[in-house]
Amino acid sequence: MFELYQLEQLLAFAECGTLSGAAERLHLSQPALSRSMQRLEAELQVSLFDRQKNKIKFNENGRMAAEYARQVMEKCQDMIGRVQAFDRSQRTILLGSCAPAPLWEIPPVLSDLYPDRTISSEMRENDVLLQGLRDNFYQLIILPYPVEEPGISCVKYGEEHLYFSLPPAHPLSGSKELYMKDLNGETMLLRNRLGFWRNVTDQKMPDTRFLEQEDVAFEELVKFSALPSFTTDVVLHREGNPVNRVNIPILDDEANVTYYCLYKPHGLNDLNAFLKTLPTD
Amino acid sequence: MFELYQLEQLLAFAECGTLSGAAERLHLSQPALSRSMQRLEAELQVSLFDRQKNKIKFNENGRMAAEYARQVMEKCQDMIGRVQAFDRSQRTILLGSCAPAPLWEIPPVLSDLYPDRTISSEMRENDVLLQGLRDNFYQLIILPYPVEEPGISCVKYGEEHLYFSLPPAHPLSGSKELYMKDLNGETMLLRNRLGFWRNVTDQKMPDTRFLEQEDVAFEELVKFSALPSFTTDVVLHREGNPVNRVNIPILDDEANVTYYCLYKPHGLNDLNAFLKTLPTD
DNA sequence: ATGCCTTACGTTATACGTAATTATT
DNA sequence: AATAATTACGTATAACGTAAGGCAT
Repeated sequence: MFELYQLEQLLAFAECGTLSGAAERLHLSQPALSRSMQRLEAELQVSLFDRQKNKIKFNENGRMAAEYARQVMEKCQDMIGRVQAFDRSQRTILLGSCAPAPLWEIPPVLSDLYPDRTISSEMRENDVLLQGLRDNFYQLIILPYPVEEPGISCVKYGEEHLYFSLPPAHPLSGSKELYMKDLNGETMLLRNRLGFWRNVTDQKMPDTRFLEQEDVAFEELVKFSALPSFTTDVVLHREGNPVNRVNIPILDDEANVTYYCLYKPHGLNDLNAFLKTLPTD
Repeated sequence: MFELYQLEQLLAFAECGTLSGAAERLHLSQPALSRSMQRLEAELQVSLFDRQKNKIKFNENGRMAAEYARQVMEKCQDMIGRVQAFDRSQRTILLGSCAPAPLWEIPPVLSDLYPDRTISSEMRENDVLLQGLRDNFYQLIILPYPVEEPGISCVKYGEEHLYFSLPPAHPLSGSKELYMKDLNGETMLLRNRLGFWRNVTDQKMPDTRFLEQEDVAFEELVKFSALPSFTTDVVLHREGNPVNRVNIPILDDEANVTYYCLYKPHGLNDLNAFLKTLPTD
């Protein structure tokens, strides 16, 4: 049987058109390549080149062989990529989430439960997350809605409820509850990296001017500006109630989400220890 | 990059389950195989085996890698087969036929028309012929029925009609025409290597005892025995009418065939010169 | 004990580089 | 002359075999 290095050499020749050029690209001497191709021909029992005294080019067999060589090399590269990805997925847990809150809570739990694994996490669009789970890129994703799909399990993770965070001087600060449209058109402060929440605000409050801020700047501005902003029950529980702010529940359905935890039950990762930590309702 | 011999070794281990067994199958020493697999793991940067002190078996990575290795090797074998077939098809014409008669007539014509090519021919089952044509193993095949298939052309080649060849003393020797069932149950002489005709006789005359004979012996026996046998118009035209025999046409549809010539019009062989020699109806 | 895997070490096979040769532009 | 391919010959890399050691059944 021929060897892969010979197929690589064949492909180098296919691209260069001369043995000397291909040899240079391969960091190989010209005679070595010449002999290697002769061996390949002998191995295949087929001539691959038209040879004149100081000229060499593919014949039809050679062109065909090069095309197959390309496919074989591609398959080998695919093999390397997939086996390595598979190996990684066995020793790491990659968490994808549609929103920031789960990323505050889940990675510490996972690190605790799976101390011998690397825990990584990132925020992405819902559809990217779902496809990534299908492809075994993620081992665990959090979506703001349930998904029924063969091979994928879906359990409730938790809830998050959006509030307006208003300065006491705001005309609506005395409200018991509000709809998002009630503040549409005003200028609001917004954390950046809000995940899917950003889609909700854009959709329900299209006329609002959002001033996006980094986390630290956001907290400072909330403290010292009179601009309305958002908060959630999870944020309030985590960071406490900021001074000089009134938190008013938002009634829109989109502002009150249930997160779902999606994973492949037949994946190699045993996520049961983590799943047991979830609420059972 | 790893090499193909390592994938072969991986597959041998996959089948044997032990390094020593695989090494023996590969005609290789056990330590050599052990190191080779270590190199493969290092190359892939992934562990493929669970190792205990004197036990080794695949881990999940290994099983996956073996599956990909199988696919790669398969693709390489496919490459070899196709390149060799392509090479052959450029310098030879391989004719496959369902019956002997076309093999008497066609090869001389091809040799005449294509003096610089090697003409080979063989007789095979209909389905083998058709698959071989699809795979570019054959450049030209003869079947006893037409085939409509994309990429394959089909033109009428000729006809052949089966006769009973009876000794004058046979009770049915005065018949004008017969059906195959009329002689079912008797003992008959048969040439061997009849191709698809053998299927016809077995199917239509299941109770007949056929004494298969080599060509030479067959002709002798026809001359000197009183056993009925078969002949065809092509045979009669080729060999003349044997003495002391009466030839009676057989009326069954299966006994009167039209041969069709199948080939790939886009193949590299220019078979037009041959096709022009065929009848135009 | 016997079987199986690994490590160590010396050997061999084979792919490689250098040099020489020939032919083409 | 310069470029390109092949052949010849010596070299070096790397896979191999043998030997030795450890562990399990």
